[in-house]
Amino acid sequence: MSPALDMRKGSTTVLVLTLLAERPMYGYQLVKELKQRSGGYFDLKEGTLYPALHRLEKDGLVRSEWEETARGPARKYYRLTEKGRQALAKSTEEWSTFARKLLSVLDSAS
Amino acid sequence: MSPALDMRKGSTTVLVLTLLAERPMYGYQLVKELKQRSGGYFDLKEGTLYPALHRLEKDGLVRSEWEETARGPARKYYRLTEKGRQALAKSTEEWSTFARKLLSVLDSAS
DNA sequence: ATTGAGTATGTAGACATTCTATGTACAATT
DNA sequence: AATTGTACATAGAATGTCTACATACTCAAT
Repeated sequence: MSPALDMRKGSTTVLVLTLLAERPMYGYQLVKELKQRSGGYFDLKEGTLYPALHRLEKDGLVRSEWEETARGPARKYYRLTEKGRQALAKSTEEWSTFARKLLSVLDSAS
Repeated sequence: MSPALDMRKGSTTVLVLTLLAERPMYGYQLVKELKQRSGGYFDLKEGTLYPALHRLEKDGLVRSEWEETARGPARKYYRLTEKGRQALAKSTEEWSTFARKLLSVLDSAS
């Protein structure tokens, strides 16, 4: 597996929670939003996103609600719970720490 | 799995290559060195490190050589190959890009 | 009318990496 | 004699991601 794929493991959760902290979104929207904001870099696949969302819901970090649309398929909106908000805060801090620690080792070997 | 564990996936390779770029080291030394440099943060397990080293050798990024010791078990020293040096450069750049992209999304949702 | 692209959610199976746990073996310390 | 430290190694389970597929509706072009 390429490093580029490897390193994204585990980032899905924090990315999704971050977007949902802004406002409720549905799955397909999360994919588009993430791709657009990262200039095409983050390109979540269905097989990654939907299991991740179900996992988050099962863990109580988000809750979902179906909404009918004027046309086209119905959308399942995901909304951050209080527990999810706390998890996001913790997760963001952990990623920040990880990034700093990683860079400190990478830099130490100039 | 906790985020803290998740996010380390994939970082093992670049960390090991980074240390080996400095000088040849043996497995047990890599564990100690990494732990010490990161203030205890990175704590590689044998079940993670040794398969990773074998993988790297199989891919031609490192090569190994046994060295006897005055006392205690022999050590298998790992040395970066030219291919490994190129892989490290690429990997470092990819991790840097990843970190920047991730932060850009996390920040966009202030 | 039919095809294809876009919207929208979802599952199944394969794969890679990590973890825990265990094993071997010798040296030094208590 | 038992424990801790050094040093390498593997087996099995858990997890997350990917590719590929499935369903179903809308709209535009042929």
